[in-house]
Amino acid sequence: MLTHAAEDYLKSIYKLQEKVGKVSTGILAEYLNVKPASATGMIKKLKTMKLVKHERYQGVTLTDTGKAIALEIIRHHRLLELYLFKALGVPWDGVHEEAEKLEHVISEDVEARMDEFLGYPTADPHGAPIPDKNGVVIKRTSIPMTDLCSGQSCVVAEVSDTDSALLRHLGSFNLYPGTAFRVIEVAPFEGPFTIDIAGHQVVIGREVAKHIFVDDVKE
Amino acid sequence: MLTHAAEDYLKSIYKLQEKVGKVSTGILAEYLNVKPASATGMIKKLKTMKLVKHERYQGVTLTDTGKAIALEIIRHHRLLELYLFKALGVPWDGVHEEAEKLEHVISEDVEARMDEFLGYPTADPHGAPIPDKNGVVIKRTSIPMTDLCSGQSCVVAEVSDTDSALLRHLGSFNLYPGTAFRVIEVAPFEGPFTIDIAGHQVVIGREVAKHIFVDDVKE
DNA sequence: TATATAATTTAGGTATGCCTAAATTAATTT
DNA sequence: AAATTAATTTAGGCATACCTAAATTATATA
Repeated sequence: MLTHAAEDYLKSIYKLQEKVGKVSTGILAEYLNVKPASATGMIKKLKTMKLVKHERYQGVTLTDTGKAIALEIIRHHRLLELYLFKALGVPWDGVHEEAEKLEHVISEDVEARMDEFLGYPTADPHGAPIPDKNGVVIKRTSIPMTDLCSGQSCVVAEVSDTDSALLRHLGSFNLYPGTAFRVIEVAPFEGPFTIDIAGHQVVIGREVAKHIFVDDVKE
Repeated sequence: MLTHAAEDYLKSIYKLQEKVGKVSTGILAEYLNVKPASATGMIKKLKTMKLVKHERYQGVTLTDTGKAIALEIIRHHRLLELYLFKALGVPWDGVHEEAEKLEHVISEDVEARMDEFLGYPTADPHGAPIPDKNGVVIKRTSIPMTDLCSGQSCVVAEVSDTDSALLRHLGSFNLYPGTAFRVIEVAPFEGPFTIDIAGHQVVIGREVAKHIFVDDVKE
């Protein structure tokens, strides 16, 4: 069986692969709040287990086995987040941290029961897709909010789940996945967005907008 | 913060103190499936943290702080067992193992939410008392089933939770906490018990009976 | 009381996973 | 192309928590 640390590495490699493409030792270390030397060590270990491919100075890639494990952990994490949110009423800015600990110890049996309770959901409380039991992920087509122009209408698809202060902030505006809004104005020179949510006018800073992904609503 | 291993030691010391009085290094090691030398090492560590009192060759005792932590972990464990059983339908012979992993990572917040969901219960699915938030445990007055004589009526109060084959066996007879039965016959020479449960006649071996605790029903 | 047995502790070793500092390799600048 | 800078790896160390084997201390028996 894998250690918690090894599982975290696989999960992080998967996520970084999605986000930035090539995963260097340095990027990985930074993401995990660990020194590059420590990442090198774990990468070597994962390589002997045939969970990653790695050539010196060329970055890491997951093998099929490694990817399957990464997706399994991500599934644990996101199902747990949704379960904590829906079944126990944990506020959405707290579920990430909680799930981070539980994802390594939850059994497949308990997970299956939560999945059933939730009605086999496909997205967590932040809108991130939940891989199914076979590791199949539904691809999102969302665009970053920063790509929007004045007048465009859209629906929140996903928000970054790691910063709980940000989540509380978004929650106060009702900016949950599924919420529709329209861009009233985009201030020039990388300025903030003024948007309309259910008749209320709200200003969203550019830094915040970077963490919001939306589905464009045609006409 | 304490390591999982340290928490397990404190919990085990508390349970053994209840069951056998004095807790020797050897008894503790055996209970934790660890060699005595390893127990010595951890005891020393817990002593420097002022969580246990210990004199060489004289056994271990919990300090007030140590006892409070032990009760907190036990509370986590038993609330989790009941939650898994009631909210997710995990069979009672599986909840112990599951809770054993979760008890070290569950937050006070999530625990409080489970507690509320369950209506502030006082016993887990095996009948063991759940300490309250302040570490107060309701003392049981149950007697071992092996103390019963022919003709006595009683109600199951608690059964040992560690052996899942035993629990499946008891479950097949409906021998859950709260179930009433009457002793029809006690076979001589340490023989089995024949009992009546809701009109059905069932034979319970002596070894099994040792793991069942009952409340005597007067009259 | 002396000796044998049992319990406990010490000593030394393993593996994980982190660290810092130094060495190496790659990439960028001039 | 040479030199500087940045990224990565190696080397050596620390803490946890386990192990076995040997030494010590306590207890029971003759």
